[in-house]
Amino acid sequence: MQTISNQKPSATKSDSATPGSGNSELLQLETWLPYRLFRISTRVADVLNAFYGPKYGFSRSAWRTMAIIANRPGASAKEICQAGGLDQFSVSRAVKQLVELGFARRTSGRSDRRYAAIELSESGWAAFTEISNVAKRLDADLTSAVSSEELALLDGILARLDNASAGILARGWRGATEPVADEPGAPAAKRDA
Amino acid sequence: MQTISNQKPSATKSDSATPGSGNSELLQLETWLPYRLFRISTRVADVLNAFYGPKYGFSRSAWRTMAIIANRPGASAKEICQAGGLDQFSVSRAVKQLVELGFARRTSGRSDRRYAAIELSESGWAAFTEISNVAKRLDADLTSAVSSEELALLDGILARLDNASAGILARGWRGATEPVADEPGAPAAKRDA
DNA sequence: CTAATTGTTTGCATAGTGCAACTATATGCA
DNA sequence: TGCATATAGTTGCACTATGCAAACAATTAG
Repeated sequence: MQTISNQKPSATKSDSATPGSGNSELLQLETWLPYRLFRISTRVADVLNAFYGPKYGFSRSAWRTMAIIANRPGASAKEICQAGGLDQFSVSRAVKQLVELGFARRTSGRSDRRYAAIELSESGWAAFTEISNVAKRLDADLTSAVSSEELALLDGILARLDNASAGILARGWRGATEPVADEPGAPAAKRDA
Repeated sequence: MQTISNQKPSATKSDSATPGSGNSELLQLETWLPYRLFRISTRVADVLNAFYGPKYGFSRSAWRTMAIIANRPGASAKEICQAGGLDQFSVSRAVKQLVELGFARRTSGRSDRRYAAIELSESGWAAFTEISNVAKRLDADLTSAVSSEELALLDGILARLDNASAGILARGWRGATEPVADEPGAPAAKRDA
């Protein structure tokens, strides 16, 4: 590999501006926590997608949807949205895809017929089981890098980070650092350090 | 909110297949580590995107590219690819976007004129600084949910998970659980528990 | 009965992605 | 020198994904 440049910002040639502006340290993407989490998760998700994508022909949204309805058979589209962090359009299209491929079906035989009530078919369960096994193996592969004590620690830390991230999302980029009302679905966690 | 269904899989009505197939436990998306990491990271990234997107008019790839060249002024497109986990097309288009918006420039005055040598302009540094500050605040917001000891622990754990995920990516979904040769750019880490 | 509300779908415009083909530069070698 | 080959980067094109408005269907309120 041929390294072209490895200058520090301060060594930038004069017509390129320097950070300056009262900014003590440059942000480094590689050490920014959300980016680190992103890298790990997308690598694994990409590998899983490389399995189910070609084999079953559905999208990431469809896989997420499938995984959600596997745990909540008969869920409505709205419930899937909430559980999976997907918007209603994605869910609608994902369900459509799964139904067309024969992995899911809609049964609207309830009192309120606005709701969809989606569940997996035989082949849907088969596909889910197979993808799950790969997912579990990847997870085991990933977590084999850390001890079980660390994993337990990580579990607690992630629960709180998840909670904090929900707060950040709710407040938006303007948001001051204020506690936010409990979000539904997230495990209760104290922000106390 | 009107809850329609909350059945457990085992209570599924009879024409819907049950997991069965020698599968001891259903995979739960919410507890699958890569998904948990994904949720946290995308929430924060979405919020940051909601800041720089409308304000500066560039994409996520462009922001990543900007952050990378801020730390490596004069980097070539190829270096940006490697550092940011982006493919060459994304980088090419991201750089184009940044140049068109006046945030970066290409200077190919080196010995090897195939390389691009990209750096931020004055306004590029200004934008980067401003976005960085928001990013740092979000990070601080996020990490305020855990103690500094836990954060240090997390740092080490993530370093190893990052390493493991690189191995998973390299091996693909077929990959057995074998150690993989050192990847460039990742901090050295032992897989020992 | 009508209006408002809720759950879901769909069409359309836009944005992002992957791939092949292309330009330009550099290198190896006869 | 001349020509094949390799490398860096760009661009066109097809395809996929996403966001939004609008439509549609079922329910509830007045």
